[in-house]
Amino acid sequence: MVYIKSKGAIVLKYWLMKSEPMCFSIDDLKKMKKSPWDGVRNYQARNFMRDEMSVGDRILFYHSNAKPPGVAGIAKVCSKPYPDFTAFDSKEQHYDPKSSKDDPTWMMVDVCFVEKFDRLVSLQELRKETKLADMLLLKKGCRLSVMPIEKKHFNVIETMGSS
DNA sequence: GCCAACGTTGGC
DNA sequence: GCCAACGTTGGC
Repeated sequence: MVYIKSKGAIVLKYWLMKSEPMCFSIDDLKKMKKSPWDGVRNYQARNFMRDEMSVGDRILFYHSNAKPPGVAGIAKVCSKPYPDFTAFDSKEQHYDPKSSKDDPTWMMVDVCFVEKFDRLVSLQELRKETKLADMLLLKKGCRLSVMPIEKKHFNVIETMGSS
């Protein structure tokens, strides 16, 4: 993906990020207002955060491994990428001895709460919506926890979540 | 709890 | 570089 510049301003990009609500939910983010998105240990997902996110980008907050799974609300990127410090701590669940402070393997951004949807937009509903048919999330076997999403798809889902 | 679909690791 | 074994994700 490439930064799209218009009159010198970086145009906002759109993302979908998965979290298990048992660990970290949209309600947790609402309470905290801002949180590091730590624990991502997949290179492709890391690369999106490290190389392609800009402050202000919009995020669909997806609840995975939930009953039902689906999009719960909206967040935004509110920091530049920086090292995921949880990788340095052997007591952390996502500790990774390969990653060092001098040469960090894992990078993350902070995310800020924007809104919780009036209602959860379930994966089942997303699959039924023909406008979303070519979404990356709905592709077979897509396990990416951080992925880009098209603006038009973002808007469709936002509409589904309000009312 | 099951299991398909991945991603990673490590022997060769 | 190949690929089998293993670990993880995440829907169901």
